[in-house]
Amino acid sequence: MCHLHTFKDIINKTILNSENKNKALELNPNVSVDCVIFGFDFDQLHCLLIDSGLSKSTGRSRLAVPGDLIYDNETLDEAANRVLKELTGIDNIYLEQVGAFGDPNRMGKESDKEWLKSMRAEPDARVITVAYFSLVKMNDFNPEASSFAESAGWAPIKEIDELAFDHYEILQCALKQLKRKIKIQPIGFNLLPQKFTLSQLHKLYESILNKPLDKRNFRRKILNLQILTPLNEKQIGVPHKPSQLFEFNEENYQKLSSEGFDNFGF
Amino acid sequence: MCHLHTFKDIINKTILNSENKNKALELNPNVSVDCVIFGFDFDQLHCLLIDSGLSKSTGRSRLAVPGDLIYDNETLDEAANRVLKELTGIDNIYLEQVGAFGDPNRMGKESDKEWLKSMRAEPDARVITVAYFSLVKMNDFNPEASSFAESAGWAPIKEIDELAFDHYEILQCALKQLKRKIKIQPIGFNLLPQKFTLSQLHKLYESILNKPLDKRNFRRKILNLQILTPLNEKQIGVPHKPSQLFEFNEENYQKLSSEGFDNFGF
DNA sequence: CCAAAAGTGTTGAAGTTACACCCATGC
DNA sequence: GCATGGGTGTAACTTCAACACTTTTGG
Repeated sequence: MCHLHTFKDIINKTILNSENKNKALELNPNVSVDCVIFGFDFDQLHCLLIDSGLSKSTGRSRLAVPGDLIYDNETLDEAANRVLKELTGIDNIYLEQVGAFGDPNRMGKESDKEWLKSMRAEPDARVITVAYFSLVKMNDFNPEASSFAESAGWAPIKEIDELAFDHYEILQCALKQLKRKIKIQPIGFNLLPQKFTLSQLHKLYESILNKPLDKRNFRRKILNLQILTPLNEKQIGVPHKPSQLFEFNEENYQKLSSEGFDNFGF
Repeated sequence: MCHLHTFKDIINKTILNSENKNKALELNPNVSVDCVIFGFDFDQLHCLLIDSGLSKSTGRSRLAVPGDLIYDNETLDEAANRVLKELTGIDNIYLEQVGAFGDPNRMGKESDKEWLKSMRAEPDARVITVAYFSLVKMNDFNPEASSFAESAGWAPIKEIDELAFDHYEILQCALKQLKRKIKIQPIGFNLLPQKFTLSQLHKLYESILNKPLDKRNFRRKILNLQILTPLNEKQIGVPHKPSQLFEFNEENYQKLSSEGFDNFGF
């Protein structure tokens, strides 16, 4: 799995951040946001997780989805964007709300309580969290090179089987929503670099939908939508026939979606 | 439109309700649930609204979707069910979360503030609301005959153009989700009596999707799903050829959905 | 007998699936 | 020259949309 070893409290970091110092008193103790951040390495779908360090009670490491309590003067979307910006340094990340999770016992595990005590002013408060999923170009955030080198990392979705709090459930809901959405809107482009090949896009769809898709049919469907612009460029340095590169054509997509398109038909 | 005249504070009613007296101190000031309740009268889709009475500042009546702050020891789903039960007296209503709405200014209109002051212990608290939509058989709740005779009523969806707080936006989101969902799961049966005709179901789909559907194609598709049981009964007393009555067949539906059906294809 | 809604089949068009071989490159 | 992934077309099948007339009842 990914390399996540020691614990850094990104929430404290936030509060101490000078820009936010005047907001610190307005943290709402009852509402948080959690962001499931997806990334794609041309092979598998990944999720960005943070590490709480070893739990004293279980001796095991607790991984979680990044999140924070909200400030009373920001919207939920703003709070989610803030969490993303603080962790990855990236603005304008694709973001979509998944829903609210509010089981009173969602933070009830012993190892979770330890963690909460170390990072929350009111660790016993009832917290409802609003979950988001976001899509980032994986190269835009390399945890190894950031200040979160040891507390955040990309984990392949398939290898995640347990998370802190109710985050495993949240991840599954986010994944379900991504699967649904990818079929009716070309949001997958947010996971790829600006220039990409049809094979990369193909693989991305297979990874998200978790099933093989026929190569020729996939290409035909995507190209028929006319939302890809072929570039006068090919892959270089690959040990096989170099592939045509494409760009996502936002203009055509806007035209298409205003005409009422809503289905890729996979 | 529907008949909604005077104001009754269903929230106060809740707090004073003996069963809940011991919970009253645990009302969470920052999180509420709001329920968009849909009903169908065989002609149009309706929504159950409550009336705040006339606003002093605008002189206009403010209609809203029913809702309440949550208790710290209940889940969000439980809170939504509580609101539904208190208003309609019905248990086991079909319920689905729409999402969280948390703009800090969502309760900012003057006329809304008046109302809040009359019903909330902390009228100025930042409140995030979790919206739900629910489907009820319209005959199961007749506001005229209930204790909410004058403060709650069914309004045709098409005639609603303004609501208190951000409830109009919430209604539109709920409606969008209902449209999406009705195409892939037969939840429409929750809006009809146990015995119904294909024409009624047809009209229901047209009302929700807000477009005409071909009669023959509709019947074929629905019948092909084999989730309807034809009864040995017909309509009586109608001034035209009486229609065959059907029941929803839950057993077949379960079988079908476990086999992975997910599309009505409208 | 008239008005009103129920009920019923076919056809052409569109879309979907399944499938196999040659091509360009680096080594 | 060989291994690797890139790129291409067609035929069978399924699904969908469009469309008009006869039937049964109450009044």
